[in-house]
Amino acid sequence: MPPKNQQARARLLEAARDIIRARGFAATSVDELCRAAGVTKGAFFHHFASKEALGVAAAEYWSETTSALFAAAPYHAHADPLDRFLAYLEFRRELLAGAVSQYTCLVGTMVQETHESAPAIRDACARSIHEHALTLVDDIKAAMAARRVHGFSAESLALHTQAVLQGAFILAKAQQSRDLAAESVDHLIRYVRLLFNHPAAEELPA
Amino acid sequence: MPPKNQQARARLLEAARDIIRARGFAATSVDELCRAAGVTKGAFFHHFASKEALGVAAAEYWSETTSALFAAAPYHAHADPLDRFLAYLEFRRELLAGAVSQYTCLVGTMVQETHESAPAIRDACARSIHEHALTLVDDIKAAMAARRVHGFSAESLALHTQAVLQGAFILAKAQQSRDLAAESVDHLIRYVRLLFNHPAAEELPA
DNA sequence: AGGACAATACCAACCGGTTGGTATGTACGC
DNA sequence: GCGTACATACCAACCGGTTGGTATTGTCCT
Repeated sequence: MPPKNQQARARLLEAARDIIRARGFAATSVDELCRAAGVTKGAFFHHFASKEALGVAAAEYWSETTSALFAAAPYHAHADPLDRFLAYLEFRRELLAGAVSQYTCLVGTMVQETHESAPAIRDACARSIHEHALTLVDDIKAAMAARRVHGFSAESLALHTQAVLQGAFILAKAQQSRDLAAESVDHLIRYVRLLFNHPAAEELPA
Repeated sequence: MPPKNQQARARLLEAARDIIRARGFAATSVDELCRAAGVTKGAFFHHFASKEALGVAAAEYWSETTSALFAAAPYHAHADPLDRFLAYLEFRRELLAGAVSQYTCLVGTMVQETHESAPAIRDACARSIHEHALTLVDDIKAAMAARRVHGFSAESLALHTQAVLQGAFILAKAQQSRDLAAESVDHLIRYVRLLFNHPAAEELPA
């Protein structure tokens, strides 16, 4: 038997991440979560005051784990800010691998369902997206200054990259394939190259 | 031979469009739908074999009503294919008005929740998105030929516009405002202008 | 034209199972 | 011996779906 002490909360959070991404928040029952995590309902409501509280905690857990993933990613190695930004986007495209519900975004899925009915979850999801976008802003600002690009804010471009990714996930779910999602990220990369007059702008694969 | 006087069916479809956009598919109960439509459960299951069948019908109803809206929209008046495409995108940005759940996309919302659990709904949503994107392909193809643009397919750019819009809706839901969504569409318009060397590419507002 | 009658459109009451949530208990480290 | 971490048993409300009906409509026959 797996170690039981202290682990119920973590196992529930992991189960929530996997099951909610596959089936959505409303369609995921507390019983199902408990079954998948191998704990009882008593344990669930010991750690989370309600299903909504679990949703908030799942969004925060998502923020922590994904920000660790991106912090450790290799794209930070580039010296030039624009190269870092482009390498980030290519990293995002490479992340589109395996089953659809393995590479899609928990908070993007949850916020669609809860934006009107569960403000606490919605705000936690909004924070997660916003904070991740913020990690791109310094590099975009530096690239804009270095290449004298203007006409929009660095924040809006950072958020636009997240919009493209979220939209790409919807396309991937609709047609059960990463192909369209990857092509959408390619368009985003082409946009950034055109915007900053990046030399490789004309060399993208079809 | 379509049966006449199907008030209940039409009212249920309209209720489904409004409520599912606000709360999601799984969180919308059959009882709630019936209450909103002013019909009984018997009427519901007379017209739809199951809740899943209602979901499929709602996606098809969405396709019909939105394709009528876009067919009648003024952007078709432009003589140049690229101008038509750009006017379409500006039309989409203008559509971002009123409450969040009034301008977001039913099928984009539904496919997120049902892509694994209800293949029939997922496929109906995928068809809806794909068919709408298809209405843009001829103009994009003509614009690409006229301006000798290559390196990607017209289909992939058409689908990319839908990805950006779907992602913009997620941003709008997360922050309960159209602002970020509109800015994301602005980035998309700027991308298309850069791609086709459109004269106004440098004149976009911040 | 009008009566027979069947199909359609809709309704109220109900069903078994599941839902999120609770009350109460226990095992155990500090 | 007390707080934390769980487990068991249970609940009322609600879930999607079914029942057995009635009112309205369309169609065929004469």
